Amino acid sequence: MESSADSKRVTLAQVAELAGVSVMTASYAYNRPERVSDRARSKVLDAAERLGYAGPDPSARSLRRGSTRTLGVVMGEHLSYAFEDPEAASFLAGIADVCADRGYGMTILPITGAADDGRRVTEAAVDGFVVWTTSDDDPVLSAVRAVKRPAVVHGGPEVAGLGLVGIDNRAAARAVGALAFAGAERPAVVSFPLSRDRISTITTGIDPADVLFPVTRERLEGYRLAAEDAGIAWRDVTVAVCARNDTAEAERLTAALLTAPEPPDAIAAMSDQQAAGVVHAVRAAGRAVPGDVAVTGWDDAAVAEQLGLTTVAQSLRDQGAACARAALGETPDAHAAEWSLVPRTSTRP
Amino acid sequence: MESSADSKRVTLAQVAELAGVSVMTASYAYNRPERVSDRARSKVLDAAERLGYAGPDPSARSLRRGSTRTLGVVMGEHLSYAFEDPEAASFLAGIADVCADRGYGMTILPITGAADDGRRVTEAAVDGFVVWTTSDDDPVLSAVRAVKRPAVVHGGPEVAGLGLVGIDNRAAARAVGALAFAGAERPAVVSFPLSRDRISTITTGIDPADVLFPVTRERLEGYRLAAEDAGIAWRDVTVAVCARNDTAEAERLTAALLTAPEPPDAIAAMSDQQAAGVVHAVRAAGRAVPGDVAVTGWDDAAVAEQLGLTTVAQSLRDQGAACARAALGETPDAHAAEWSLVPRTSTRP
DNA sequence: GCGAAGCTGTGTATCGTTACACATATGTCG
DNA sequence: CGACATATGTGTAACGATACACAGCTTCGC
Repeated sequence: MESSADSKRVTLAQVAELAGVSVMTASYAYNRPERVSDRARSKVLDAAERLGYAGPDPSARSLRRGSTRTLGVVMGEHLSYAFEDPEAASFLAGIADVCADRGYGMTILPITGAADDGRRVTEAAVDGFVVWTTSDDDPVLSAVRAVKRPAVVHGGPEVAGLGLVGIDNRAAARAVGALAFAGAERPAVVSFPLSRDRISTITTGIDPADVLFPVTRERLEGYRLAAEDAGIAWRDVTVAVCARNDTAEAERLTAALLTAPEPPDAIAAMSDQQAAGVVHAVRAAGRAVPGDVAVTGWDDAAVAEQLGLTTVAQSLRDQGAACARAALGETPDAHAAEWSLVPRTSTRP
Repeated sequence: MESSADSKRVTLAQVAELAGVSVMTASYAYNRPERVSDRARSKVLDAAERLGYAGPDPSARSLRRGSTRTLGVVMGEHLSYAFEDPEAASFLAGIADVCADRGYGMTILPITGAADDGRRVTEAAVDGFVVWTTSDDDPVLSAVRAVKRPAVVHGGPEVAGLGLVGIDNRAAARAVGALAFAGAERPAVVSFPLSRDRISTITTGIDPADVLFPVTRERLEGYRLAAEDAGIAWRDVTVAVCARNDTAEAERLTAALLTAPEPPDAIAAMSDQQAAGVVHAVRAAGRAVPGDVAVTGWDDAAVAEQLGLTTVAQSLRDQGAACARAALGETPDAHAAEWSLVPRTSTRP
């Protein structure tokens, strides 16, 4: 109890002194126990106990070792919604699995869309980054590239020097779109936001190439191909853009779509959450799925099975894990993930 | 381009040298731009650009500054489920809000239930901790206390030296239990796990005091009081223990409850997810809510409104934020959060 | 015209730890 | 019994950055 009164941080040197050994012996007692005798180790541990030493300081250790044993995760301006979006949550869970297994921490970076986001990336004490799908022009991407640490982007965009993990969204959209639009005359699409301002609108004639979010862009392109495959001109396809990936928002916009003089008879959404909103709106309007309106979702979430949604299955959890492994340098940093079509009862046979 | 070829980390000293200024001027250029002349700052920034300097090293900075500007979050053995539990997700979102606002990072610690969890806490480069509800005997708690940094526990247990944020679970359970059990003859409870082994069972006569998870314990105590208030002996109340906070699990156990010779006519759950499972099971058994079985949930999640669940409203998001503020030392570290009763149609009027 | 006050720039010490190389003691083997 | 491997302990020098205190120079009021 002697010198434990001063509230300043206790250092390894003080522990070593009290234990009557050198600093290195004390350090080894923590980091390579087999390197010191049992007797010395217990002297050190006793002294540490007496002084209330909390163990080697993590910052000092990281500095000296050159590694923080922590992975950074960038969720885009999304941050506070990230935890509410089930797909994002699965993705995070996949990263968490890998980090937990390797003993790595997982730092979620406080990105808010403000100007100092770049600083937040630069200042993060992490060994590598995983970036959740964002827009082509997201300034955070250049910040991530600038720090020159291993980094992997999920979904896109593709950035020179950074890894990329994701599925072939265009091919998957074309495939699920084929089921959605089969036999339809007036297909529609319920889409994620097209630009960073994230506004909800209903339009036609969008050029997918103009869309800044690569995942959304590729899916729109796939839906366009699917429409054309079904003999329908893309300019005749209505696109309802949802500000958020959200059941309520999709329901609201679908209700609006259905009031049109020639309402859609097939709606391809970009997530199962959205598709659930679409189904609710269709039914609320007194129409049947798929009789009056065929509906497709994306992700094969729990709600898809409940509602019998035809959807695209992909494991965001596996993809999160793949991103983490790549950002840790364990695997190559480019990775095409698997997807598959899950036909259910929300589309016509 | 001269010396940028070597792949070793570029240091501030090298930047300063190339810029022809002192190291401190270079440091100020990054940290206190107003402290140096524009000319000097741009010389430094140019030199940094040329050398590919990624900015001051975060570990070195943390060491020198004595602060990491990062908050640690401990989710218990829960980790990989944490992101799938909507309540936990709201809580995390609340922490994220505060961290983002303050420019703090948020490190999720890789706790797995294994023996080295304590080390993970000790080695985390964070300024403070927020601990998500855990059991009285969770060894992580002593590790958190041992590091002597500000820490707040959400829900419980109460640990000397650590802050505590949460609602009065016992009072809330007694209140919502009163609605659930009003006029009932054979009430039942659908509960969270009672011990760390997390097994699903159906039993009676549990002594709430034996339960290791404080939140679960207090809610059970509240339900017991509610049952006794309604003139029913606690030993007659069946308790279905769910291994996980999960709709499917609650549905499965409720289905089992309903096959009993004298099935329950009122079921109080511990979350809206569970209550949703209860409602599904009741309806699947061809019985009515609340006519045949009254049901209550907890948390006032979106599903509660959809199903008309009587529930306890609390904002996990606000509580997460409160924990973060306390762990950052901005507010006192004990905090009784608000809750309120939300009567809906799943209980008898 | 002169002291006070502000603006910029600089050296040095230090944050707490671990890598490395070396010193000493102990054990092993022909 | 000498040589050589194996265990254990130690001192010193980084790791990369920032706090602090001070020095030179400009500006300003009176």
